[in-house]
Amino acid sequence: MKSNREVTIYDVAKTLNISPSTVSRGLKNHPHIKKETRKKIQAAAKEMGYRQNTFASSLRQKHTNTIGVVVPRLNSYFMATVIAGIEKVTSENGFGLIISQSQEQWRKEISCISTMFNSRVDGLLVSLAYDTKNMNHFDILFNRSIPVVFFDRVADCNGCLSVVIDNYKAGYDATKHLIDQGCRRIFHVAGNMLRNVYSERFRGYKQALADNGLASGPDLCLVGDMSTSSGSEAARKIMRMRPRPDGLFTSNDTTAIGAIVEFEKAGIKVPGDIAIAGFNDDPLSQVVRPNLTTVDYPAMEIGEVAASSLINKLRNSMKADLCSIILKHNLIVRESSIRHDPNS
Amino acid sequence: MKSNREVTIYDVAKTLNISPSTVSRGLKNHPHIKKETRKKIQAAAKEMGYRQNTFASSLRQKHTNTIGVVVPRLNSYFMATVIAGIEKVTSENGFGLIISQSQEQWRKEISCISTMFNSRVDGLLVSLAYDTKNMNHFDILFNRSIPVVFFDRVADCNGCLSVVIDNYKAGYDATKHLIDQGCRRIFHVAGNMLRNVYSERFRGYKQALADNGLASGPDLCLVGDMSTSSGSEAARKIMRMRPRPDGLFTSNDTTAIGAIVEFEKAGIKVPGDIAIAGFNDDPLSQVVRPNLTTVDYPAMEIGEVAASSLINKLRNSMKADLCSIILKHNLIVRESSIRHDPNS
DNA sequence: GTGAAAGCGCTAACAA
DNA sequence: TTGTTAGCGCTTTCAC
Repeated sequence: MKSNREVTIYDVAKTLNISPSTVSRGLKNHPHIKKETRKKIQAAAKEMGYRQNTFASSLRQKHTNTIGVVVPRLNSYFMATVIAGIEKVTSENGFGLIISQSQEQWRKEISCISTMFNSRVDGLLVSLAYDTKNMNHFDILFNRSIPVVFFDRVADCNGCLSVVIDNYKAGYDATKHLIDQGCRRIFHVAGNMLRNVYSERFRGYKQALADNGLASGPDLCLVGDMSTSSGSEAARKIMRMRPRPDGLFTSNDTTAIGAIVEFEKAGIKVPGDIAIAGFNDDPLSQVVRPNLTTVDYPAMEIGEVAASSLINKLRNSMKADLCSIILKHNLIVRESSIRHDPNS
Repeated sequence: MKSNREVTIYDVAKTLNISPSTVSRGLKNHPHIKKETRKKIQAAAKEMGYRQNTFASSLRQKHTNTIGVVVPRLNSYFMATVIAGIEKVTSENGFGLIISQSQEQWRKEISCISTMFNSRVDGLLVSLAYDTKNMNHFDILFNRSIPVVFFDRVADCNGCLSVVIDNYKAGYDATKHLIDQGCRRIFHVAGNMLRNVYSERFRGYKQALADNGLASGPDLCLVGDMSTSSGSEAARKIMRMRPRPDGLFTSNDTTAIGAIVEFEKAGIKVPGDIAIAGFNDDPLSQVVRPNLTTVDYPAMEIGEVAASSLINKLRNSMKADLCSIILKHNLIVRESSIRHDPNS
């Protein structure tokens, strides 16, 4: 429509025969400007095809209205849903979003954080990579008081906010449910114990066993990479054990499904021979046979809460001082774990 | 470490007793600057904790090194994987990424595009919303020659590049496969015919039937929203039909799975009573029973190719003139469609 | 091979 | 309530 040249506040000012600063204020609904003038300015700006130059504005104001997101991987159902939640909140609040993935690698995470720093994001939402061992790469942010909110895979550090569920209790709940179904020897597949999500679920698992006078121990647990294949590996290990475990709790659904498939191949019945519970409520869990008992992880909400907490921090100039937000989880019981108590 | 103030090229210049312009050039490895001086500049910059201010730079250069992405939804396995591919390529090439979702709505898409325009992305990657009826909202971009690359859900327009698979042929292949398995009455579940992906697959389906002397027609087709429930709806419709169809081709996996579940409830055997093929190779397809025959859609590659084509366009100052890139698809035959030919 | 200087478009302190 | 002015940090033309 218009020409190729950008319209600036100077152009608008000239047309209206007022000063650029008045235009600038009018556009932002600055209360010092007469209502009438504001209306006039906004109408003219629209008419002339003005769009604000965010760079000039960022350069001047020294903030960018941009939030960075660093996640281990984008292509999981859980993470995609979290991001959807984040996007919803940030876009409603006029923030831009820069997203990058650490590919589950500490090294790559370091470079993501530094890229984010260099793009001068106002704040950062982070879920840690699988093998991140220390948090030194966040220092560049902390040194400049750039707020960071962690979610899901979090770490205690420097007064950062964390958005999580109570993984300990969720692990406890899932295990307790298996016990209630009559399981007496429950195997656990965990992820890297460096990550809160896995260590906490593991802790919950052990506590539930202890509270019910059941055995735990290294032979009843396998630390894997949370892939389908670590599920089948666990299944093969379980099938070699005597007495064979009669319950399995895995720290995600993918792993549980890997195990289910492997058991089925070998003719082991789920839940008859072994009851299984996973974690995350991935859509897969409602498709696999038998349907998988799992823990509902409120992904969308986590994204929304993390984003709005960060925005809050930004708006209240970082004086918020809560340190963690815990969302509600929910055990979803499906066929894979329902069976009669053999003792009853 | 350092103080809270940002280090600028002026600071570097002062320390080195040279001019800011030399520093600017030295930092960019400008050939006019002596190698020695360049080394010195870069060392000092690093030492002093300099980071370039991209706003000042963007303001000056009038481009942003940022690419916008507008997709219907983030939280599907397919889309998340595409985005992962995009992110990979853009980050390798030093571009930032701004992502937003149209929630499958034309109205929201319009506002996404305008937001992207206002954030002055250098270029845009787009997959259209379910119900987008015209492309007028892209005119603001075309008017300023901001390049747009469409992928997956594409539209012919204004010499934009499209990255797709041959949906016609893929639809043909899937249908032909069902025919080869002995199906003689094949039902199809399609999406909105406005979208190339659905209309092309439908066209392929019809052609395969025609080429084999089989009937098609409105009673053999249902247009749905590609959700699980449009799958079950289709299944219920099929079960009421006499003679009952013996084959089903759906335009995505979710729908196919909805149908499988419904058939199972009703005691209809898959593939015995009806052979089924889906589309996308969603992870679900390897978990559902029976495993789902589907078309492998190279999501990661689509993302990578779309992103690198856009970057190319940007770098060659938009003089590239190809108009569509077609990636290879692949029929993956699994249990849900394998059966003996009843005529043999 | 290097420097001086202007200006990208906006905002905010200060003045009126 | 509005205007004047300086300057955010960088790039780039022109001059040397």
